[in-house]
Parts: sequence; C-alpha cells; structure tokens
Amino acid sequence: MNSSVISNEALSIFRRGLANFITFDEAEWTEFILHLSYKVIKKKDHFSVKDKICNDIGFIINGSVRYYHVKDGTEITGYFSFENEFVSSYKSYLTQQASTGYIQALEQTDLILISRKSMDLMLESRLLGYKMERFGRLVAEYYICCYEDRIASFITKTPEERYLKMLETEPEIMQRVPQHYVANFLGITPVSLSRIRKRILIYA
Amino acid sequence: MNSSVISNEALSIFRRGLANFITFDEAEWTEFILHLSYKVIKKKDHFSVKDKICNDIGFIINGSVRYYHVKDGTEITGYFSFENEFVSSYKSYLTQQASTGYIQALEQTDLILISRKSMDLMLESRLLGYKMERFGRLVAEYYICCYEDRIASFITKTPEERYLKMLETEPEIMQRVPQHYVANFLGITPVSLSRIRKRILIYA
DNA sequence: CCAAAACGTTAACAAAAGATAAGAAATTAT
DNA sequence: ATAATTTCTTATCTTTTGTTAACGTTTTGG
Repeated sequence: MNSSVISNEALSIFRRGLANFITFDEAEWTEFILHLSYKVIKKKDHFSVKDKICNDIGFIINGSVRYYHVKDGTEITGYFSFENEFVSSYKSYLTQQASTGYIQALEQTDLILISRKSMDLMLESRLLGYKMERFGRLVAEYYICCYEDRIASFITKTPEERYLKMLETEPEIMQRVPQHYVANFLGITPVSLSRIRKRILIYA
Repeated sequence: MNSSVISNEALSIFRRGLANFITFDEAEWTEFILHLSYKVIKKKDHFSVKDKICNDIGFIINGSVRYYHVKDGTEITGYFSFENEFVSSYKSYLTQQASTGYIQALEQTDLILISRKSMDLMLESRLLGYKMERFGRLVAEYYICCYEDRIASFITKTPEERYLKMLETEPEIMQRVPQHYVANFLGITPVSLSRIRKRILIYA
C-alpha cells in the first residue's frame, strides 16, 4: 500500500477522528496504517459513481462531498459530508453491489481511504481483527443513530420545520453548500426552500 | 436469567433467524441462550416508551409492532416490525438515552429479548465476545442498508411513488397494518393516502 | 478579463397535500 | 348482539409545494 505518502499531519487528524470509536496502541497503529491510502479528489470529480461498486470508505481530512441521485435526468442531492467525517456509498461498500447514486467533491477534497479489501484483511488479522470488528460495529451504530433521526424528521416534521432544525443543529451546511442542494436534502425543491426562507424572514 | 422458559420451538426460530448474521457452535449456543429472556406483549401494550431508556433488543417470534412518535397530541407511525425481525428503540438502546418515541404491539407479540446488560456481558465474554462484536456489526450494517434505502425514497420519490414501491417490495404491510399507519409511514396523512389509492385505482 | 455557467429569487399557474368534518363500514369490546 | 370505537372514504376549503420561466447576481473557467 502507499501509506508512505500519507503525511503525519493527516494521519494524526485521522487518529484523533477515529478516537471517537476506537483507540490503537502503537503496534496496532503501525499495522493499521499499512492498510490506508491517500487520495485527493478535485472539485466536481467523483468519489463513487452509479452502477459501480464503491470499494472504499473515506475519511475526509479536508474538503467536502455531496451524495446525489439522478432522477429523470436531474440530480437530487441527499446528503453531505465534511472534514472529520466518513464518506462512502455505504450500502454498496457493504453489500458489494452497484451503487445507486453518486458521491462528488464539492471542493478539492483530501481523503484517507480504507479499501474493502484492506478492511477484510484487517478483520481476519490476528492483531487487528477483534478491534476492527468493534470499530465496524461502532461506526455502523453511530450512523444508525444519525439515520434514525433523519427518518424521524421526514415522518414528523414539515419541510419548514426540517429547515429550522437544520439551521439549529448543523448551520454550517448553509454556509458551505449551494442552497438548491440543501433544498433536496430537506426533501423539497429549490424554489420551495426559497419561499420558506422568505416566509421565515418576515417573522424574524 | 429465565432462558428455561423459552420453548425449543422459539429458540429454533431464533437460531434460524440469527443465521442470516452469524452461526453458533453448540458450546457457544449453550452460553448464548443463557442471556436470553422471553416476553409476551399484549395487543396495544408497549415494548418501549418515550422518555425511558429502551434496554432490550427483541426478536419477534410471533406478532408485530409499530413505532410511533407523538406530535401535537397525535400519534405518527414511522415503522413496523414483523416475525423474524428485530425490534428496538435502537438509538436509545445504543446510546442509553431516553427514547423519543414509542413501540407498541399491533397484536399479541411474542419476543426473545437480549438486554443491553446481557449484550455487554457477552461482548466481554471470552467465548462469545468476538462473535458478538461481529454479530452487532452485521446487524447494524444490515439496518444501515435499510435506512439508506428509506432515506433515498424520501429524497427522490413522491408519496405516490413511495406507496407503489411499498406495494411492490413489502405488500404484506398493507395486509397487516391499518391504512392510516401506513400513510404516516409514507410521510403523508391518511386522507392523502386514500386519495392516492383512488387515483391509482382509476388507472388500474 | 470576459463569456459562460451556476445560483437565488420571484411570479403565475397547476397539482398535490393538509385540515376539518361528516358519514359509512368494519372491527372490537362488553 | 349491540354499542362503542376504529377505520376508511369523501367533500370542501386552505395551504403548501411543484413546475416552468424569467431575471438579476454571483461564481467559474478559459
């Protein structure tokens, strides 16, 4: 692998981010980083593409991405990931089936990658196996919590309420992402979000 | 624990259901079932309640449940689980924080329970630990795939399309669940679902 | 630096969904 | 068995959203 090209700074950012889930001793870390690689994606280039298997989990050192689907020829953005977050077409990575959507860099994005092959090797590894099982479990459980909230918001909230909640809990999204992508993310059209914003302004 | 009261039939159903994720040898199974308990919930009784921590994962041997939130005094049903599926206020179970919703039996429901305490013990166990880490990972990953599809359907589909998709992929829901619950599940009101059904009938 | 593309707002109209209420049908409970 | 409750449909009206298009502004790329 090409771990040699990963800067110490990037590795240390990654290690800190991982600490939310798992910590490694030095021997483990040394073996672990042998399985990593580094990638820089230019703005608008894709991390993952429809109809292809997504073979990596990325960890964003710098930059941001959007997930989108194409329906009737138009792109519909479903989600974003920023620094210190993971990025993957998770279902495709897990099931090794073709992805149904795209992941595209919103700006130049630097990533540390764990390939599916590396992950499988680590899961079988004497030294790392146990810890990687746990790591995988904790990451998956973390995303389950996020997804649960997101689904609940679609069920129980109006688009306007979802927008207000988003301003409250993740206001940085509005700063970093074009508004029409945010509209899709909220499950509405860009025109509709513009109207909602106007409505709210009047009472603010 | 009270594994003694679990019928062999229920245990064997459970073991078959688990086989989608993990298989146990006899020694493991013997230890594993010591951590299980059995519960029968009467129709309309609750498996999990808002503002309380959900301390169990259930596996449905018989029956069905619905998940719902209460908003402005009205119940909004977000999901269902049936035989051979797990049931839990998953985020609450994982984070050990109060649940934000309810889980209620739609009919008399028989469950095998794994308490959070038992799960933690098994995760620490010499014999079972490794396997339970993997089990937890695979179950969480499975639900991530489900949730990803569900979120995508909210982003990319109209209510009518979601309804048609549901008829296609999980038609049994319409058979077993009151229609106004299904409406909530689709993110719309019962009146709206009734109209959609009428619209579709005309062209069918 | 300039042309092209992308972005956000607004308007006008159509379509869909929400709210409320009423009534029929089915289910449940006593 | 029948009274009560739940469920589904339908109607009316209001609100919201979708659609399309136009316009000005900003950003991007060559």
